Amino acid sequence: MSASLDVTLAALADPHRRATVDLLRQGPRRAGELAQAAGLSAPAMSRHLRALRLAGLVEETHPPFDARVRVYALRPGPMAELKAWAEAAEGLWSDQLLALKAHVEGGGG
Amino acid sequence: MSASLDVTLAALADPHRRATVDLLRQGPRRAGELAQAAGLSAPAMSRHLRALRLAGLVEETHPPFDARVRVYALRPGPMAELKAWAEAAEGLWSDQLLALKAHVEGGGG
DNA sequence: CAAATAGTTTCGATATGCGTTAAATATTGC
DNA sequence: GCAATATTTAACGCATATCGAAACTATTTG
Repeated sequence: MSASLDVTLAALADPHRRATVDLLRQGPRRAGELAQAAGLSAPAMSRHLRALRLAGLVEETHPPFDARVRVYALRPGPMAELKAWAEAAEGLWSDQLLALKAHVEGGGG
Repeated sequence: MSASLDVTLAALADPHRRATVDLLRQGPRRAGELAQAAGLSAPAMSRHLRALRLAGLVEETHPPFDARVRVYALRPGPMAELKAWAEAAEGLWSDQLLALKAHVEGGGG
């Protein structure tokens, strides 16, 4: 039972946050760029980015040429865990079908 | 932009639903069994199962020996899509690092 | 130091989700 | 037909998330 997976999924559950993650796949972006690209106000995007950061999905860096700017980039960890979780389900489907057959015919247990 | 992915993620965002999916990995179960195993009341589990079903993550079957019982089993489609989505992020991390470097040093765009 | 810029945090309002209790539906068994 | 079983649906209250607007922090620029 992975608590961090719950955090990851909760963070990705919001469509705007998932869209933001998709945007970040093309490369790191500034907060303002993300807000504009996602059609969100700056505060809204800021809150979403915070949620993603708390979930460990993105990280924030300050570019050296302007410390006001915040650049966000994806972090691999949580996504890898999510992938592994989703992956683990695969390869079980054939077993599932057999088990379903047995369960339905046998009466469960 | 995959709307179905949003539905999948929203469905999996709830800890109880994710736990239910984890339970179903071991094989199909009756609604009552799932409720008991997850420590939820029957109505609560019923609504979670509905959410999972609407997301296409589980399917419902009636065993022939008792039509009152509903057996739930995992469905592969949405999970596969989720896996593919999470997978697509991987293999981009090295590029991400390069892009971050370029972005930070170059001034962005 | 004042003005402008980038972004975040707070505040108030609305909306959505979850759980429990009670009622309803469908089905089984006597 | 009537009581019991398996599960869902409905109604209510509570907690939480989200948004926009306004205020705030930090930093750059003149």
